[in-house]
Amino acid sequence: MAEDAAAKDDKTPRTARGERTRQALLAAAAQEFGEKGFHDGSVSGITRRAGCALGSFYTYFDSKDDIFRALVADMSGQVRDYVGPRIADARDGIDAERIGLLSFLEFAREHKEIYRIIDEAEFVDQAAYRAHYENTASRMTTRLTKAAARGDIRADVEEVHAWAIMGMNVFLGLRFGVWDDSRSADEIAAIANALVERGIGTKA
Amino acid sequence: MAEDAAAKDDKTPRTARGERTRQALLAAAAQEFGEKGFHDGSVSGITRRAGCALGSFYTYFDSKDDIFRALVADMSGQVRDYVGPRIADARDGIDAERIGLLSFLEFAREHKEIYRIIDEAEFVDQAAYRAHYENTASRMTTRLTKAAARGDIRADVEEVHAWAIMGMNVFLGLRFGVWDDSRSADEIAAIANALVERGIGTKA
DNA sequence: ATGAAAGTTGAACCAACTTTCAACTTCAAA
DNA sequence: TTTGAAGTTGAAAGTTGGTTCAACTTTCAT
Repeated sequence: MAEDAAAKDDKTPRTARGERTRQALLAAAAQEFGEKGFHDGSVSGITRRAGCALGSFYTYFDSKDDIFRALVADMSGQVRDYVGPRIADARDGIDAERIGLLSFLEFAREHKEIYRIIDEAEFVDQAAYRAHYENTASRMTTRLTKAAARGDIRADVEEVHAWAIMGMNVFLGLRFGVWDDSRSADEIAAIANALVERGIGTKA
Repeated sequence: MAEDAAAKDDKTPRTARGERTRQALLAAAAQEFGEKGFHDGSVSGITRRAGCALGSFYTYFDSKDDIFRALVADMSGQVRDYVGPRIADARDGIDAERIGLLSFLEFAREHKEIYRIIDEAEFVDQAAYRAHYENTASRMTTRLTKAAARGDIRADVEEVHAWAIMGMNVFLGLRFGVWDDSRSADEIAAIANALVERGIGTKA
């Protein structure tokens, strides 16, 4: 007895068809919540977009909250996986942050729904919301600290700088990524990076 | 005829008693929405806190949305009125931004509900949400431009810098004001301001 | 003092959603 | 070909909470 509590009513798809439906639901949910937000979005709106019946939704997700949680985790991971590799081939610690913002801007322009989803997590799933930003900030702090060790950046960098830069990035992404993408992402990233560079850079 | 459409069913209190009830409702709404968010907060929760009957709510507000809108405008104004005067007695343009952040941190610590209210406006009343940040950014841009004219700040400051600094402030307020206020506000403001100073300052 | 306007009350109405369920279909292994 | 587990379906049950309304009380100018 005492099968995993999780296994009791496991919603994992067992077949390819099931997996397809689950993915369709997830994609539809990103659209639905991105357009209408969590509360105005409806499960029936999701299944309509996904092209399946209302009941099928509950084959794969326990509730509306459940799919939203899955979505937040998914989007959070997508950003990380998009930005992470690009940062890798930066010239130095400062350049890494420029590329970080640049690629985040690109991502936001491609996935304008990301703000509505992550931001609404503040109300639907606080824990996921905090986790997203705390993870992002902590990755940045690590990056900055290593860069400081290499001498790219002032020695006293810490968490506060990471939150400051992350906040910058988030707001620039909203203003110049989602709301209005008429200016080049490179330009925005360059301006912000200049601010960062002369702030925490060692040279000059 | 054609009385002001607004006058048709004017909800403005005519007596002192009415004004008192309206204020009680507004204060109660700040509490209710601050604690539970817009959707989980209820009109009956508001009237319970305000100590009046459900029906009285509709004497002063058209709907749940309506009082929320009033609240966003109110909070937005409160921040402006708290921060504005303090900035006035800054030594220079850079110091003004330090004081801006410092006083915003203080305000956030006193009114932790502000984030839940302003942030949820993104979903309840987009226009008010954008207005809040666009107004804040535009005030900052004006301030920076004037400081640049005085030579306190690099001549090429523009909107992008304002959004960057505002984003910084908002995230630092969330992390070091609302979520955890164990570090001194002065310290946080000083660290962030050092980042700003060497970024856009003219001296050094 | 008095009556009309302003304010108060809370039960009841109602629309909108989430979630359930029992019948039905698909698919692949035996 | 058979079998049953996995997946699908959509009507309907159940819940929640915003909004209305008609009776009642308070206020205040005359």
